Amino acid sequence: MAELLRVQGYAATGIQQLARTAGAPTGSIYHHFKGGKREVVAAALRQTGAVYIQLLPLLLDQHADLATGIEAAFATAADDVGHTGWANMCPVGTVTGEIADVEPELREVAAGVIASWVDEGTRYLASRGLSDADARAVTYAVLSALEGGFLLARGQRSAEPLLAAGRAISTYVATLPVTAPASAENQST
Amino acid sequence: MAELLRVQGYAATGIQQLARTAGAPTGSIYHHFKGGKREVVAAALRQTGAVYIQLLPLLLDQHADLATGIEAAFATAADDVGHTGWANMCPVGTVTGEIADVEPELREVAAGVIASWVDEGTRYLASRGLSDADARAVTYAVLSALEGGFLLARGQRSAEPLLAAGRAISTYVATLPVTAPASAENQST
DNA sequence: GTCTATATTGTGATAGAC
DNA sequence: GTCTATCACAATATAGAC
Repeated sequence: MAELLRVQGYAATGIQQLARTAGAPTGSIYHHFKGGKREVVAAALRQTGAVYIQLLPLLLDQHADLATGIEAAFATAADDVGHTGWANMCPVGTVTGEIADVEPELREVAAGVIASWVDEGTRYLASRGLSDADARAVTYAVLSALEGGFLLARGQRSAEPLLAAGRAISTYVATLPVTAPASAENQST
Repeated sequence: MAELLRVQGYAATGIQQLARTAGAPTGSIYHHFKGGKREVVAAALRQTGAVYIQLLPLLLDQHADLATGIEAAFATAADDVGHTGWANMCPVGTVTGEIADVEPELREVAAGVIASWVDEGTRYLASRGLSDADARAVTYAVLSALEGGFLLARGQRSAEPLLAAGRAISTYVATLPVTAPASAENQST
């Protein structure tokens, strides 16, 4: 479901299409998800949230310098978007834009997922030496630039927006003070 | 139509709802827009593109320093989003996310609108003293952060993402070299 | 050109046989 | 619990009277 959602969005993805893709009849879906389409989408969003949250340390731990790590992460995202035919990378972003003012329950689910990303990102960046306030601001800036970059990249069929956004955020992060030395590899202490 | 699109998105906005809102019957719409819903949406996107492109100099000319001007523009956008009950501010962003992989013709229209924004933004920022390459990169970064900030702000019902994104881009711009003195008010030369 | 009524298709959701 | 057939409704789009 998350696969379909991130490419087609909420309204364009039907339960019957999901059933065909998954090889299960529509009745079974309604048996397991009594809330119907909304509940299926909510589950997909929550699952995506839990998966994507693990990417953060995976991408950034390998770079001693936070700023270069962030720019590299955006470059990786840009590569992925290009190699998958400019399909969206984040169902949460696609769905949020579509339903934020129309489906209150789903909006709350999406908000919860994003809030968990913000919390986790803030914690991680603080462990890399940023102040708590800076860590939270950077997390929001990264998520904004990333989701917006995905949007523009899909529309323009170009990696340029994501690369430009990555360089901007990276340069911003490089100006922030860090408490630990820049070469710190032990962000767990 | 642009009004409805930016709040509800493409799929959730029906031609009959547009007819009710506009006070005109559905038949008239199909008489003037023979391409149906797609053509109406395309016209709305193009019109929005032409209107929003005028906001750029309006917002930034009043600040002698480019970086503070950009941060102020994001703050203004954040205020607007909050005062309108977290409705989206940009139909182009909402629609692009929804149809980029599903409606090729509309995707091209949206891409054209965004491309015109990039061209105009690049020209303007170059006239404010940035190199051509920097001007283009900053324009893409601003648009990415702005669209992503709108998305997160709507989802979280908070101005925080937009403000954080604005500060990030502003700080980035402040690090770039400018050819003219920072207090230049004549960006037309 | 403007508007009404309708054709047609596809949707989410359900009832009920296995 | 799994699957088939179907209901009820809303969507886009059109035909045709004024």
